[in-house]
Amino acid sequence: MNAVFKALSDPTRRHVLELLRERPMTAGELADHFPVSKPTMSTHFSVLREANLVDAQKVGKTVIYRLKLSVLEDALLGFVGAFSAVTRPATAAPIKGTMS
Amino acid sequence: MNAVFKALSDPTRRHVLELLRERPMTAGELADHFPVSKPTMSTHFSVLREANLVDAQKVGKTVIYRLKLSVLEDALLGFVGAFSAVTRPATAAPIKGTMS
DNA sequence: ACTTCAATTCGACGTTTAGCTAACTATCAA
DNA sequence: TTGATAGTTAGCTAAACGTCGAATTGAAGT
Repeated sequence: MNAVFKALSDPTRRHVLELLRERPMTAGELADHFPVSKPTMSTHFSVLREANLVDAQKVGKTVIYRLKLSVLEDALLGFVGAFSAVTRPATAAPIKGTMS
Repeated sequence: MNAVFKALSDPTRRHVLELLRERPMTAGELADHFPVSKPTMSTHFSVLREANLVDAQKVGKTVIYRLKLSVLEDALLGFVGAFSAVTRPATAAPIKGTMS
């Protein structure tokens, strides 16, 4: 879970997730939205992969990235949900024991 | 909002917020929960203050920290809420409509 | 005034991170 | 097989971060 928050601490990576919210996209397609080099984007992708926030599928010579929404939700809602009960929509977020 | 995610990217700071969820605490009281020096904790506090996640009130020679829950909620729910509509209870008092 | 206590600020140090270019791997088409 | 294209890896630099001990500020207590 630490990895999720670490991944979310960068604006570029959060923006990538927002783009992926609409539809899966290839690495290059994503990279075109940002004013940084492709290698830089590639390391951002790897951070997102290690946080398990996205799924990478290689198709031909491209890589398709998909958002893993449940992981995002579990982390953020699980965290904020522990603070205010207002926030939990009943079906989700079992209150987890510890986190550190 | 970037400041909020930056602040949340450190486990110590997240833990501070969790302690503050129960009740307001002084800086020293909070610091006693962690195996790091007081100056280190002080910088963590200042990051949380700048993210507007806590409020600091000086009382005598101590400083009382309080969680600002609404800021936490606005940032995290606002973000994750943009991804899945499931997650949004419309910010404040839903007057009539039973959510369904 | 002096001392003590709570907390922050100040330098300094080592680590991590975002960024780059260049080089590499892998896939597909001529 | 050669060339082009998509993406990642390698090696580097500069900035940011977390941590510390020492010094500093501010508010009692003596």
